[in-house]
Amino acid sequence: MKLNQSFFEKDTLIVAKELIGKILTYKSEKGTIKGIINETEAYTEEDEACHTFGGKKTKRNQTMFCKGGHLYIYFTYGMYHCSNIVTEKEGRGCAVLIRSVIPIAGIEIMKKNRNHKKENPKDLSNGPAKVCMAYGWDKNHNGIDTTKKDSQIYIEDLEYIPENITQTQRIGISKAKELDWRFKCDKFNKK
DNA sequence: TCCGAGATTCACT
DNA sequence: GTGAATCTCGGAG
Repeated sequence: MKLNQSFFEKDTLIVAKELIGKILTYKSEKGTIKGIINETEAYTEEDEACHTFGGKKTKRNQTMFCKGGHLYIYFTYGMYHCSNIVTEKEGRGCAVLIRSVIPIAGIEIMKKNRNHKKENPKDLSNGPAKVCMAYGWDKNHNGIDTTKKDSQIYIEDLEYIPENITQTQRIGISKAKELDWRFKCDKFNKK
């Protein structure tokens, strides 16, 4: 089942937690890529580490102010992209960062996108920049509405049940590190 | 196996 | 001009 807009319009922390175990799907020209989301991070306007801290709107972060369910891809460290799903209502600059997915379909495409540097599926997409590389996303995919009927990118619920979600501090940032807004799960049970 | 440094482009100040 | 929600590789232990 494809997730609709109302799923993403809830509180960012709730969405971040509920996204664990959902399937990130991309119907590319090369084929369909699917992965179980197993690590996320929440970012809100009130969060100092967030691009939209204080509700400031810029050219870069304008996608985060869109309606829930939009894809926000941003460029960082001169070489990498990270992917987020916009949450809450239009005008609120909140999003959930996809930190990691477990590949379940289109693994060959993902390997190709990663230049066959890693052959182990577990290493294909276990990091925010790696997820973008494996899916072949860049800033051209920024602002896509994943809840649209004919969207090539969407999130669906294939009823993978997370066994134990752990909530920890975020990493890779310099501000507001003390917030336990990172959700992770290593084991899933198929319903 | 672990840790430190380099890579390298964009947006904001 | 500066620093960023990161990854990878190479060298040391």
